[in-house]
Amino acid sequence: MPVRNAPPRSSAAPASAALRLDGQLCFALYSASLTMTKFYQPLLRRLKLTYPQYLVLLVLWERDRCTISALGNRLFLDSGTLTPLLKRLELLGYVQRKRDVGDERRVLVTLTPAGRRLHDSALSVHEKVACATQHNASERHALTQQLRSLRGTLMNDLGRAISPQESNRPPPQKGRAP
Amino acid sequence: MPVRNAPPRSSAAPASAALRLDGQLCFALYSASLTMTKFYQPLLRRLKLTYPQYLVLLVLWERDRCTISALGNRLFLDSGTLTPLLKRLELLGYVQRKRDVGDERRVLVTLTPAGRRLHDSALSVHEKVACATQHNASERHALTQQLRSLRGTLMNDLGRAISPQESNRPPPQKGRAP
DNA sequence: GTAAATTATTTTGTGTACAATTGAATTGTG
DNA sequence: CACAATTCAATTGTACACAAAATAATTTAC
Repeated sequence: MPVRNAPPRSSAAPASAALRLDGQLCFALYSASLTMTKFYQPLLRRLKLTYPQYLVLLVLWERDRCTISALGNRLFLDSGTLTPLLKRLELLGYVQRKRDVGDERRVLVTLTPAGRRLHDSALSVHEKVACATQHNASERHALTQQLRSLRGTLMNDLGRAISPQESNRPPPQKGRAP
Repeated sequence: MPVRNAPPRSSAAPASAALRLDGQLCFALYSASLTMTKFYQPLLRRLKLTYPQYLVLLVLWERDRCTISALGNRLFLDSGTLTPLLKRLELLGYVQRKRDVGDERRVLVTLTPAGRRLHDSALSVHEKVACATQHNASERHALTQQLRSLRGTLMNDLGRAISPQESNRPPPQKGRAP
């Protein structure tokens, strides 16, 4: 018996209240995120950047010379996403990719002078977006923290919440098996 | 003069505080949304659904027999996204697509019995996610409303915030030109 | 010291997202 | 009624996003 108080539904069935689209946190999140990306798009177009490329540059402006997996850890993206994205950023002349001489498995990503110069333009993009949200700094900060906390909670549960009988694959193991 | 109080930066430049990744609302939104989608993925896998396909079904469970543009208005997705997605949902046997006999431009999307039957499984997926967020109903509702409000604000500004000298294209016109 | 396990990246394949274009059907206007 | 403008969906092309497999380099075990 999955749900107690589902109202009886006719064949022209209205959904149960729990599944109403406009009440769903997941959809509010999803649609707000896509809208935010769409908002950035025309502002980043002049810099020839996509929104995920802009995020990579945010990381590099904080700490230049990252490996691809370091970028992935910071951005929660995997190498299958980053590898082609970084090739395009390199083609644009904003970063350089070079194998680490000390460990040939790694690829070091470094800003070019052109990539560094984008930083100031990015500041004005950021200001336009911050202004458009019509939040003051503390509202913005509070919402940011709530989202970071939600992300952390979900991430913690990611292997845990899926019980073995519901998944055909073993849950991702971080530690070694004994 | 884009920003007054940017600290002086050396060539091994740390980014200005305003651009720090972890303080950015946009990134908190983006990464939380991707994490949410990843959380749904193993739960939806048993129903053979992707997350955006699940959203389409949420709409249809509320109101069956939608046109593609009606789905797009509800989900903020365009026909270029929905057309192939709906073809896959039809191939799975969850919906039927049929030209409207009264207006041959429209395509009516209807749930099949199999699509209707997914509703109850979706309820249990929803409960697992709601539980995993570790929010009570009012926290979840408050965050949902904040995100809906942010989405609305950004959407309102989407044509407006881009002044003519910053964009090469005319802003999207809703109303007719005089 | 080498085989096995691990780590880092790339590749392949599927499925979104969306801009821009196309094409077909309908509506509005004179 | 004609025909321009609009609407709706599909198509094309680019760029994510990620699972899974492949590849290559390094580390661990023995």
